[in-house]
Amino acid sequence: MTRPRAQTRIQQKNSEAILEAALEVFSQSGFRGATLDQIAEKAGLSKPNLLYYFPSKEAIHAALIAGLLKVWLDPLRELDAGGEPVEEILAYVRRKLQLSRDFPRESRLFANEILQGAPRILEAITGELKPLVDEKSAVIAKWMAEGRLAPLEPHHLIFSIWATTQHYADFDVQVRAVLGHEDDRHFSQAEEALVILYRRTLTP
Amino acid sequence: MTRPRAQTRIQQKNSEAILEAALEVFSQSGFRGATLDQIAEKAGLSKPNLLYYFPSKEAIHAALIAGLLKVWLDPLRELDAGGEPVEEILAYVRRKLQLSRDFPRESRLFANEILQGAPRILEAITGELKPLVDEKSAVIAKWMAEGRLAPLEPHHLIFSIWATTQHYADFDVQVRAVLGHEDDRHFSQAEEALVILYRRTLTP
DNA sequence: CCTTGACTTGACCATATGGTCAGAAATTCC
DNA sequence: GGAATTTCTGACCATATGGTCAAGTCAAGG
Repeated sequence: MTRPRAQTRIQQKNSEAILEAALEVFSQSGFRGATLDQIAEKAGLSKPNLLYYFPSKEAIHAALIAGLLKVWLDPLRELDAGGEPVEEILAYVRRKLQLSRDFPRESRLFANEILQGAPRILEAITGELKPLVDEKSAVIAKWMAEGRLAPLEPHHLIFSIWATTQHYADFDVQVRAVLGHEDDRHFSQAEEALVILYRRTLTP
Repeated sequence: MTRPRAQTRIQQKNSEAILEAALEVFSQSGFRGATLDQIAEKAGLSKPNLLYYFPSKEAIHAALIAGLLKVWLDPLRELDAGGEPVEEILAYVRRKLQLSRDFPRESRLFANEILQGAPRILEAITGELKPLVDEKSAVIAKWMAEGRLAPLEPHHLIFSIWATTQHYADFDVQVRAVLGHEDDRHFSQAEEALVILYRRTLTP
């Protein structure tokens, strides 16, 4: 009877190192493009040792995706039906942009997955994301019906928020190349622009 | 002296079939994820025969990318400094959305490339895209200075247009899953929503 | 110190993959 | 029809890759 004892410090440390390395590699190359050797090297472990902590490449990827979904949905969950409509939407935009700035690799991991047809997370999307979006869309539609927001199809409004904010993580290379920036200063410019854009669009 | 004679019908037909198949595969799996066997099968050719027409996997990808850039930049080129500002921008939005609807694979090929750090097209971006964006941004800034457009940092305006329109191609799976659509009807809804969004944002 | 169990690794395997090559089949040209 | 040229293919190769395994190392408890 090997009952699972609490994670040892070594387990904790190495699992973290693996997931950190895997995030780096998967987000840059996609699932098929990533190799265990790359991940192992970045994690500072041997390949067999990787496979001591995770049973397969799939499992590493699955662990990352699982941890990702919650973080990715939370900003929308926080949209408060009781708040002031325009400010609630703007706060959501800011939270999403924040994620792009602070967790660009997670954003790209997600983008890679969707781009490739979402084979590993389609059920999570229809099972979790869709209901949440429908719920919040109803809230937004109500605000619009009450005249507290200018009318705009709520689903497409949400899509546009996802698109404009995630763009700064997913297309980071392009954004930097076009702006000619090295640093992250464009994020505050982006926030300013997006806040103006959505305020004008949504103020009744 | 084998001087290159004009392409035969067979060459024409097979090269096209290969590029068509490669577009399908590269756009779905990225460069590293795609395999010559997949491309060969989709093109209805044997792998050695593929390599009779193109010297390497790289070359096939390069041929696709080269053909892509022009199509991708043209809609922005058409932005006319002599036109009516708001309508010019809206026409640009419509053209970009049109591309997402009609050439989603090309959009995803591009997205894959950028996501993975744009190793094969970064120079094209800084060499062609950036100057074009800077030029058109100047036009837009001028319109804003003249009071013919509401002010908004032009580069970020353009980013937002790219993001919102390409989203419908790149994140197609997610869009469909959230909306629950099978068909393409959401494209006309998207156009309506984006036109409203940018009209409100930009009308002085 | 020594046993126990967690941790680590070199060597290895089967398969996939990009690419080559000699020659066969088709096509074109005279 | 037959030579010349283009098109095509089976067999093959070197390397990369996900994964296994037996045996080793190491840390902690007794």
